[in-house]
Amino acid sequence: MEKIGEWERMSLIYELTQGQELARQLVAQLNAPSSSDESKEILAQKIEASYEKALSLVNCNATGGTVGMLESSASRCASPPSDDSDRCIGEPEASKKRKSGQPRWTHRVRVRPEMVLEGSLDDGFNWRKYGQKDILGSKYPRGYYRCIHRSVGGCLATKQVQRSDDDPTIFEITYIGTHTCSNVTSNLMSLPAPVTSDEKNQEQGPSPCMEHFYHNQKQSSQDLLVSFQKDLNVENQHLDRTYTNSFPYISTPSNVVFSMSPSVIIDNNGVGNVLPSGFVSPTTSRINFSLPTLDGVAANSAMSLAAVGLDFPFGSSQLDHNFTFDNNGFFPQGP
DNA sequence: CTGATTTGACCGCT
DNA sequence: AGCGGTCAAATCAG
Repeated sequence: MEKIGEWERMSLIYELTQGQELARQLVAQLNAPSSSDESKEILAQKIEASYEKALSLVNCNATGGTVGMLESSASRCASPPSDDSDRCIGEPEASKKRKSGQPRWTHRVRVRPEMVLEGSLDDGFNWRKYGQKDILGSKYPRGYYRCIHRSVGGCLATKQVQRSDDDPTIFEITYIGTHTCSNVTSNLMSLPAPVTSDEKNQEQGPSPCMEHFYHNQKQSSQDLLVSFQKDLNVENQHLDRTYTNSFPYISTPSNVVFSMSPSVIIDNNGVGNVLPSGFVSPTTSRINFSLPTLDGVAANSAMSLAAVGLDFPFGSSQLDHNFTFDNNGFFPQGP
């Protein structure tokens, strides 16, 4: 769908305007000898993040995202609950069939060694590994994970984690299907619930890209993030390329950078039925956003990454506490 | 002992 | 026919 929806347009304008304002602030600081290098760099990072968001918005649309994506995914993926037999527990027909009709999108995740060791990388869901397979043409095996609530809540969300051949620190995580377990997960507040096509049409909500964008947007106003980015600022000096961004899912004690970097893959083969209950329309206040903590379920994903071939032969004391996490729209909010 | 992971085998799709 | 996704028994870990 080539037409940019109102959501996207407003967001784009907002983001570009914010980038412009930040640029002005940066210029002002550059002219003010009293300002610290640190604050300048923070501003620069914010500007970069702002443009990344804007670019991601454009990319969402360019890849068939947003409105059109919602529609296509609605017709193909999000059948009404009553008709959703393949999402039910013990449904034999769904057992070994490929989920060709499921919404599917890929994130590239740069993980740094200590994040695996510390267990700080997580997307907020509880995953259980159910398989691993060597993939033709890939150096590293692909790990298969399903939502831990599959048996209890009938949640059929799965993800595949594969280490990149080119850059071993990058993992490509493909999410398949949406979580239907929001009401059975005690530690997750606003999980995206399955949305029928009708619901989507009524809500006019964002695509996953948009949803994540607004998550970023909401969080970007948080003071906590500012201080958080200060930490990042220091650590970025040790990194060749780490994108900082306003990301709502911050594991508070550790210095984790979640980002929507330009390298993000938005493999939206019909994505879009993710509509978190915590989503706030741009026409409404951008508050009501809570910072999650990922600690409760972090170890699971850490092991997930370790299981797909990430071996770090050095101690945590030598590790740099930073990594980037490219994400678009699948993450829930924590408690 | 219980729950999670591993791994070989099976099955569907291309 | 080959590949990818899933199952399920075996194994491991807490």
